[in-house]
Amino acid sequence: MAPDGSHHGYHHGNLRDAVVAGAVEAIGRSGVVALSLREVARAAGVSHTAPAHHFGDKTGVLTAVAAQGYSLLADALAAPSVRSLVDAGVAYVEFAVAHPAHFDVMFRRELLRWDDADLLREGQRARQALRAALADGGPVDEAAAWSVVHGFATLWLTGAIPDDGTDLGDDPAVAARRVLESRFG
Amino acid sequence: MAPDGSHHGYHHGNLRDAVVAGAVEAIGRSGVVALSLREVARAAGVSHTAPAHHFGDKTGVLTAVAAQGYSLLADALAAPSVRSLVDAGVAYVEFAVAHPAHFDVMFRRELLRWDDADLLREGQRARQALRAALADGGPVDEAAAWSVVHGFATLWLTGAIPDDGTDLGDDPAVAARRVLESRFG
DNA sequence: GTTGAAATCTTTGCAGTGGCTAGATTGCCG
DNA sequence: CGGCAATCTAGCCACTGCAAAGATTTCAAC
Repeated sequence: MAPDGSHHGYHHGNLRDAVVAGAVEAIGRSGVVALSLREVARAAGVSHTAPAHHFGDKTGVLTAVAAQGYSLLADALAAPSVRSLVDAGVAYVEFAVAHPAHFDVMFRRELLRWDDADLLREGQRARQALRAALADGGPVDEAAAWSVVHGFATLWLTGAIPDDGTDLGDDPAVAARRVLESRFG
Repeated sequence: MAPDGSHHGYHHGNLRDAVVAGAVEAIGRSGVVALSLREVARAAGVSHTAPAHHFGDKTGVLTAVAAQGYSLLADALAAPSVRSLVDAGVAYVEFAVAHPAHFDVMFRRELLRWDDADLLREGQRARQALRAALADGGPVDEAAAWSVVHGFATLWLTGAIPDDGTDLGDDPAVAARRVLESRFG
């Protein structure tokens, strides 16, 4: 890396972060299906094989994206402002809406490499944070709470919920809180 | 088409259904991301351009799959055995588990052509059936019920719910009924 | 410093893909 | 029987992911 922080020639210096960020951006723009490693490479200013070389293959890149997503989710759920089950649910929805590309990749198991150390670690961290925030009762309550927030986030992201005439406003966090309080308040 | 029902040469006879069925099979085996029209064409015994030619392009094929999915869902929700909100929720989950490829494509908006007549019609039919079955109260209750079943189905399909130690058994319909009755019984 | 090895990134080549254009084959209806 | 539209095919192009081999830089040992 040059003294001014730029990069040129060999040894990009921060190729890993650049590729992950580029992939997240591209996925957010056109979806996972249309993701092209060569396009990401062009945006990052590296050769077209650099991403696959660094992460093994395309699955490796998506695994890194998912691991970063689980890390962000774990942090969001463990924030001090989260003080109740409803708070945790709202935080879950807010995470999904703020990071749709991560959220999409995280739950597409066939695209990920689940023997990856980072993904396993961050995934478990998020799982524990979620369980700690949601588990008031038994496994049924936990499944119910997780299902509501996950389903609400998914339906909101696809545009299914706000578009069908149900008057829930345009703020997903507010709408999610209303929904959660109606059943878990 | 030959008298014995086989097909050869030009004029397959039922290319549309063959392609849709082949696409559903391929998606169920390897996911939407890995779907290849050429692979589907080979399985159907037609030329590699036949699917795209008949449906316009790849999006057209996926749109046909989604339309078929909404049709199946609408039928499932309108079945006479569905007599309560909980029944409808269980039917929703059963549909998702029985037709995972359809379910996946149906809610990936960026892969579909929403100006397609079939998709619009079947989509609205499913939406109305769902609303009729779920709407006991206001929009908040409807969003809550839909979110639970959709989230539960999604999490079950990705393997997130039965794998995390929550003892809900191995039958998604039974587990879904327990979850639904805990909040909507 | 010099040097050798390891880490990092690039170049090249290949099989596979989606979509476009033009062409071949068939059923149909007068 | 003849033409015509519908249906499917063939060939082509740009693009993709990946493997193998090469080029460049860093870095530690001496």
